[in-house]
Amino acid sequence: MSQSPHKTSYHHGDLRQTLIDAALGLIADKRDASTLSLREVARRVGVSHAAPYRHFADKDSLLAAVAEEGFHILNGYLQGGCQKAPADPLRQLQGSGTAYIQFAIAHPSHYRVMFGALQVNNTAVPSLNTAAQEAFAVMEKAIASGQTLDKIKAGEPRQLAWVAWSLVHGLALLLIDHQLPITAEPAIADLIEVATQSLIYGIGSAGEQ
Amino acid sequence: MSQSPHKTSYHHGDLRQTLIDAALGLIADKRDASTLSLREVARRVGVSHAAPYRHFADKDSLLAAVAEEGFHILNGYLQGGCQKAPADPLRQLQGSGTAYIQFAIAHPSHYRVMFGALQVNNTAVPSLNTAAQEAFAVMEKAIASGQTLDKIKAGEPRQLAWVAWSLVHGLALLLIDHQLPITAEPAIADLIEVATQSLIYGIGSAGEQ
DNA sequence: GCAAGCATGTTTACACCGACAACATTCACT
DNA sequence: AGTGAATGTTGTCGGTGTAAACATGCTTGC
Repeated sequence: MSQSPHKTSYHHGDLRQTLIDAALGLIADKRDASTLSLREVARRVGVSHAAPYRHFADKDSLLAAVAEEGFHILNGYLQGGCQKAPADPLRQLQGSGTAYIQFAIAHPSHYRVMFGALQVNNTAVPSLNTAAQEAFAVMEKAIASGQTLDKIKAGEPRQLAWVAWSLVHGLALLLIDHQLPITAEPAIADLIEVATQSLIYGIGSAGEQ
Repeated sequence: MSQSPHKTSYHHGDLRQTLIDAALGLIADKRDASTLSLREVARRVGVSHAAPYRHFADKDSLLAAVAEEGFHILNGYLQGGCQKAPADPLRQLQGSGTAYIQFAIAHPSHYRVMFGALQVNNTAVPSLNTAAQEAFAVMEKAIASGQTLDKIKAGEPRQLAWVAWSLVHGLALLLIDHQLPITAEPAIADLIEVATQSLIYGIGSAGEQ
């Protein structure tokens, strides 16, 4: 799958992206990013164990590329979740929260690399860092605009965004690690609904002391 | 530290616990549980690389012991956080949530092993599983008793407990992985306060639709 | 059109790791 | 005292990350 058109043996054509895809496939197979082996990735692609080093400085570098790809996909989800309700910032917040968790469920391998095992040092990879901050900014902006409409309680928007992030991050991890004893699709959707609903109640201006 | 009284060389005295402590120390040093090496643990303890296998079936088994120890400590925190406000279930919930995060901050190495990298297969280790469920039951009970007093909105208490767990779990992970750009102790305490406060507003019966 | 240089892939090598087996030492119990 | 069980050691094997030396094929200037 996703093989380059011409496989004239020696040169691969698009080894870099193929390695990223293979890494994702292997993480998905074993549901664990920490035991991923670079040699195994090379083996699956059908290339020598040192070939990846022509495209990535080391193993972490490959995983960083996976994480960056994940952040771009996540940004798409967040934008989509926001735009479902352009008028209401509370609904925007709920929509982006739901979209966040749906991304994690749809792309668990990406999510595990982004946050799960390796905790890729994002300060070391600038493009990764900006991609992550871009995702975070979506939530923060929804909160800030909700505050100007007096629909979200006062306070540092950054701080409230951290609270929102904590909730969706925690739920996403618990779900993709199968640490909650539910698997039925409707039950999961219901849980996400309750969680994001509780979030906008908890963050909303009604709860201001 | 925690060396056995008699160090007559060959037999160690209490190698099992010493290995657990050394593993925790190494994880704390490198802030990463996934790169922990069993041989490195043995080296730090001053014992041969195969000695740990007399006390643990494999590497995962050692980490499971670390996780189990962590759950027992966590239970102590949760009990303490609950008992600060025996009357008010909402305060109990907030107290246990705060205690949960404080545990993670005080014992990040334990927390990382419990939830972070390895996702120790708790179904494979029964004692680990019961210890985890015991911790979860504290939150669930506070929610259920809050519902009977009509202070927490209707719904499956288990589901609401998952929401609460998601929030504190997510915030705990973000904090110990230093993924939030705050380090000052008061700022952290304030964030925890806002988060748990938002939780009980979001879960509380006032937010019922 | 072709040779030089560069990008990309391979082979070989080394240190480290998890895990097992065979052996050594000490403890506990009779 | 002596014997078996518990505990620790040494040696080994296959697997891994990564670096160096080498091979191959693309590409670009003449």
